[in-house]
Amino acid sequence: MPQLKLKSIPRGGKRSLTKRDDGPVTLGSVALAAGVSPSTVSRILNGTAIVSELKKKAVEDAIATLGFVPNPIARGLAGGRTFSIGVVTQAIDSPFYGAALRGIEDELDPIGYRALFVSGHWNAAAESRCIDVLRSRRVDGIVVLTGRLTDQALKTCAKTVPIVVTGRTLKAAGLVALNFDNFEGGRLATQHLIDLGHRAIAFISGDPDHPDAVERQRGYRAALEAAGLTYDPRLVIPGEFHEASGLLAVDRLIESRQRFTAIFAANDQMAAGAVLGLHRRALRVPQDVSVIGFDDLPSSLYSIPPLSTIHQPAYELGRLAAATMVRLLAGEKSAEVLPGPRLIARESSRQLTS
Amino acid sequence: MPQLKLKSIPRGGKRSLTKRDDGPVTLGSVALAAGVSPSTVSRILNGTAIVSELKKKAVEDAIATLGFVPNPIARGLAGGRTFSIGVVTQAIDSPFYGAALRGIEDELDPIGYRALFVSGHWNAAAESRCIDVLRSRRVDGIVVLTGRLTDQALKTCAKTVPIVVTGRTLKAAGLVALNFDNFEGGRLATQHLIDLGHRAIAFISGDPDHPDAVERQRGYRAALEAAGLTYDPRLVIPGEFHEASGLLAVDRLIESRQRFTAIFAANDQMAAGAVLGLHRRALRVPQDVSVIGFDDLPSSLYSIPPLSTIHQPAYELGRLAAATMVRLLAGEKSAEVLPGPRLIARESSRQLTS
DNA sequence: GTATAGTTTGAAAGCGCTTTCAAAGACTGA
DNA sequence: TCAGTCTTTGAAAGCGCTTTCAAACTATAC
Repeated sequence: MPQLKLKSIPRGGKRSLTKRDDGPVTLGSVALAAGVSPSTVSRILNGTAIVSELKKKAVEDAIATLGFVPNPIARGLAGGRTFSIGVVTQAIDSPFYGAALRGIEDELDPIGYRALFVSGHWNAAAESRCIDVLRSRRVDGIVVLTGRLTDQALKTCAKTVPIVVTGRTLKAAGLVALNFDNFEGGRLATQHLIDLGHRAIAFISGDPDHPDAVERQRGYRAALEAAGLTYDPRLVIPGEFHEASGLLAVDRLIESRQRFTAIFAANDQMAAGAVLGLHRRALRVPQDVSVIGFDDLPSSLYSIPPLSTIHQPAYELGRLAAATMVRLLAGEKSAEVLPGPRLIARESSRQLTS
Repeated sequence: MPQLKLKSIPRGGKRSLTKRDDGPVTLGSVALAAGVSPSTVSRILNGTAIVSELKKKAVEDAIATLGFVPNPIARGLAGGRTFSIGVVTQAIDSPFYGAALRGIEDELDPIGYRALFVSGHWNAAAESRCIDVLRSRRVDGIVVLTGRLTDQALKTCAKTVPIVVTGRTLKAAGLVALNFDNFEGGRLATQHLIDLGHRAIAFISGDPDHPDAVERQRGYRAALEAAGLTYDPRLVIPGEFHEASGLLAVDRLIESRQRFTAIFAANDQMAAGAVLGLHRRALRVPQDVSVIGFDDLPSSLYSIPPLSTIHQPAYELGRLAAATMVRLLAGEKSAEVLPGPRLIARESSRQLTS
């Protein structure tokens, strides 16, 4: 029957010896091969309109045989969507956020999105620049892992690009915050030590500019008070979330001659430093001092002794943040909730015997 | 008169009070403001041609007052350069490669390039897909951190996009390899143990598919033989570069009833696992067994005891790889060379006393 | 003063895709 | 059968920039 439209299909198949470029396969060549217009191909690709089964089939075949892959750059320019989402992390090599990044990547990869990681270095100005960079790259959305940006800055930003932020609780249009219960985590850690009979529990705090740090400290204090123990500021040593500061904190603690039988460090890295500090003073963990950390870094399972800690689901946090972003982009609302803090009692804490 | 082509130029100039969008400031608006053509602006931006000082000044002023920032997406489409370079890493959250990623980021950031990280998961097929993804994103170049791709695959790939690869020694057009001397590192570690009087030195190897692993093992063997010690395969336990395998290796070693006074683990993570394994068997490090690792992870400085190891300049490696890539893109040749292996003797190894 | 060789500059054609707009068909109901 | 209503489809206009090509000048030389 009338085989209309026998448009001269460029034989893509048995490409002859002529060195004619197979040149990048573009949407245009697919259209040509399938005997439809570029618009139709685009519509099928994006599902932006309904297309007859017949043409759909033809186009899909053409795509398959030509091995066409849409050019994200062109899509970005024309459509405004780049299928990439920006991630503002604080340090690309942070052991804690590393897991979150992997979670993000794992979630995004299968659906064809890419993550563009940039580091804010715990510095509001840098984070701000990061966001500008990401915006200039036309990312479809931005995930901010904690950071120092003010809530207000974030909200303003969310007006122009969807944002998912961790470590906050604010709410706004185009913005969803995912918060881990650091307070409860801090409480749990302290309670664990109290349950083991400890009464003099030192706390190595994190950077006070860091909301997580203050929450964890609040938890520490709450647990103490709930147990009828008085909160003693002299047992609280400021740290900076890295090993060196944990080590230093122990030195200061010991030099201050405060009596203590246990230490709660606001993260595992400081706990590691603290354990080393104790070791240097010939104090054994847990025989002489119990130590508990926070985060449950992968390496904490293999430290000497394996560190008791509060598990923070960094990987899941990443996945959840990414999934939430995707849902945001799709216009779906969702109030996903993170698993709560979980105590992981290992060998760095033990019953007080004395 | 035949008023040909008096295209209605959208008056962008004196935008009145009407809330007409100032819309994204584009190269076009800069041109308009400066009273020159878009081509001229582009030329100034890219330095692709010489432009009179007068216009240059006008354009620069316009750029400044309008706060114009070129759109990388459009640049990518039009010019073929996206100012982003792809990085195939193996695991975004690897403690070792993390430092390298930061190095890459630090090097690229100031010159306006972005890194697009994708994970290959130590799997040639996945790496191959990563490269496709990066190519479809039109990255200007690709940095491959070690990985499992065959040299041939890499060479082929380098024909279409500049590549910098670490952990190899091959050479080809558009491809430069940066290699760290793992052999010498392995030798150094082993020699250190020998110097301390150890004769029975076990080796926990890495994944044999991993070139670094076999080089380190070669170094181990070479040092042994140079010292007149016989290489005993029973003292070589296969590992997989993670803590758990180090732990397991120690178990196997002890159960095999082989006598040994020192362990050289092919990376710090396995060394950490090994130390824990020894600890579990009540063997003290370094009193009973000396242990040395490889990589010098940041956390190794704070392990108990602080781990002796071979320093690998991961951060510098990242910077160098990025710098090399930038130079490659600029058409400059350069044979940068990485600092050599360096022994870091800490507290996990000591003189054999017996 | 004209011809010749350089320079600087702008117009216009894309890059590969999306999206608007209107034309072409396919149905309805009268 | 014909106007009226939907639906499917293609033409064409961009998205913001780069780059080619040729026009318009400016210098230099005869």
